[in-house]
Amino acid sequence: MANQLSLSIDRSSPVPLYHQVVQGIEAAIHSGILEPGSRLDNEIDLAAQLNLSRPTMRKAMDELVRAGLLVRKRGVGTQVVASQVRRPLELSSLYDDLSNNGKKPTTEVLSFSHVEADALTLTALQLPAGSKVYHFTRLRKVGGKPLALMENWVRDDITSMDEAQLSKEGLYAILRRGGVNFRLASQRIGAMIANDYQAPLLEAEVGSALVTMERTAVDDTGRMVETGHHVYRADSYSFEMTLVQR
Amino acid sequence: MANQLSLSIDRSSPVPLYHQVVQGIEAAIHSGILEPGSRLDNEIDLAAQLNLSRPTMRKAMDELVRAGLLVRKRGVGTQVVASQVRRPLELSSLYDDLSNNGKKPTTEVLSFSHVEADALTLTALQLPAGSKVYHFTRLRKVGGKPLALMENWVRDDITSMDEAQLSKEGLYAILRRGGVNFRLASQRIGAMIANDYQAPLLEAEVGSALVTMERTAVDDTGRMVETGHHVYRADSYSFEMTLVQR
DNA sequence: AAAGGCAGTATGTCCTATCAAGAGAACATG
DNA sequence: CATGTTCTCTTGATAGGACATACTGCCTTT
Repeated sequence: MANQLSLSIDRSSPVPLYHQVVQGIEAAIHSGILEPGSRLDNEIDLAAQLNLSRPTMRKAMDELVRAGLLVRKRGVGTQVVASQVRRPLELSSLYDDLSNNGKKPTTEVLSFSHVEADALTLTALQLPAGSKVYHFTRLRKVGGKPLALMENWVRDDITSMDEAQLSKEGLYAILRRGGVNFRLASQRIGAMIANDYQAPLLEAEVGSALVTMERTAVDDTGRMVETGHHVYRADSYSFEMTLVQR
Repeated sequence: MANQLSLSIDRSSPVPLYHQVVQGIEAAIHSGILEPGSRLDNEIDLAAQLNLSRPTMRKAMDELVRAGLLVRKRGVGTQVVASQVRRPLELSSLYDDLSNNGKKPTTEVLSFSHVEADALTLTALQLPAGSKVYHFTRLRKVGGKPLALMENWVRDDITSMDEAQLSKEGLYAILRRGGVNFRLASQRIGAMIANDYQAPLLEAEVGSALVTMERTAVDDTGRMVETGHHVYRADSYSFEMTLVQR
C-alpha cells in the first residue's frame, strides 16, 4: 500500500543522515503512524522520497531490522513488526534503569576499601599480581524499600573514587565520567535463597528468593574494568530483555 | 605492527564474501592467530589484500564489532578485543542449548491438551477470543537429573503437534519445521521458591531456589507464536549472556 | 622546555552503479 | 483446467570513489 512517511531530514545537522532516518521511523512506529504489520515503500522509493541514496536508506533499515522493529523479505518488501516489545537489554547500570523510570534510588555504602586484589578478582579482571582494586558493597533502595545488595571490584588505574561519590550516583556514571567507554559485559543471571547476612539488609525473610547477577564489564580498549556480584529481591526485580534473531 | 591475516576467499561460494571474511577473522581470533589487543591493518589495505572492496570489508568488520570481537577507533585503527567472551544471548531453545553442549536432554510430557485459550493467553499471544491453543507442561532432564519444568501455550494455526513429538524433540525444532521463522522474543528472568508442586518433580526441596523465565516469541510476520513459563533448578542452570554497547 | 598548531592516517559517512537471487503473479501451453 | 515457465518487483551483495572527522605525533613557536 505504500505508507509514505514524511520525515524531515536535516542535511546540515551533525547527526548522520541514516541515523536521522532511524529516529524518524522509530518515532513513527512508536507514535502509531506506522502500524504493526503495515508495509513500507520499497527501499528505492523511500530513498528517493527522502532524497537519499539507497545504501544510506538501507543502512537505516538495517539498524531497525536489528532492533527488531522491521522485517525484510527479499522479493516481498519490508514491514513493521513492532509488537510492543521492549528495547533489547542494554549495557546500563541499575541506577540508570531506575532513574530513567522516574524512581529515585538511594544508595547506602556498607563497606569501602582500596586493597590488593585477591586471586579470584585478579583472574576476573585479568590484572597482574599485586594490583590494587576498589572493593565495596552497596545497598540500593527505591522508595525506602531495599532492592539490591551489590558487591563490586573495580580496577583503580582508571579513576579514583570514594564512598561519598558512590552514595550519590551510580558506579557506571562515575566510571563514564572517568573516561571509560563501556563496550561489552558478560553476565550470568541465576537464583539463590536469602542467607542470614542478606535477609536483614534486604528486609526479607531468610529463605526467600533472590535473583543473582554476576557481571564483568569491558571497555573499548579491551580492559576489564569492573566485576560484581549482585543480589536482588525476587519480588521486586527481574531482568527483562528482547532477543533478536539474526 | 600490521597483522596480515591470510584468509582464503572463495568467490564461487554461495556464502557472501563479507560473511566469509567474518568467519575467517572469527576463526583467527578464536584460534589465537589474532591475539587480543593486536591491531589489524587498516580497512583499505585489508580489502586490497583480499581483493575486496572497502564496503565489503567494512560490512564484515561491522559485524565483528557488533559481536564484540573488534573495536574500531577513528583515526587510530581496529584492534581485537576478544576477551574470552561468550556469544551474545541468542534466540534458541533450551533443548538446542543442551544438545549443542553435547548433553542428551530427555523430555517428559506431563500434560497435553488442545483447548480454548484463557484470557491471559489470548492477551499474551494477541489472539481473537475463542481461539484454541496447545497447552502442555514438560519436564526436562539431563543425565537423568531434572533441570527444568516448562509450561507453554502455542497457537494452533501454524502447525499441529502431539505429545509424541514433544517428547522426542524441542518445541522450537517442531515449530521451525512447521515453517516458523523466529524473529524475536521478549523474556523476563527472575527467581522464586520451589513450591509443593514443583519440588518433587524437580527432585528438589520445597523452599529451594528456582530461576524463572517467561518468554513470548514472535515470528517474522509479527505473529506471537508461543508463550511459556519455565522454572529451572538454580543449582543447575543460569542464564549467561554478553551485552554489547551500541 | 612547554604549548600550540599542523599534517598524516584511519575510520565515518555518503554517493553512484550494477548484478544476483528469492517470491509471487501473470501468462502461455499441453 | 492444471501446470510449468517467464516476467517483474524487491531485497541482497559488491564495487569504487569522494569527502568529513577524529586521533596521534611531530614540529614549530614562544
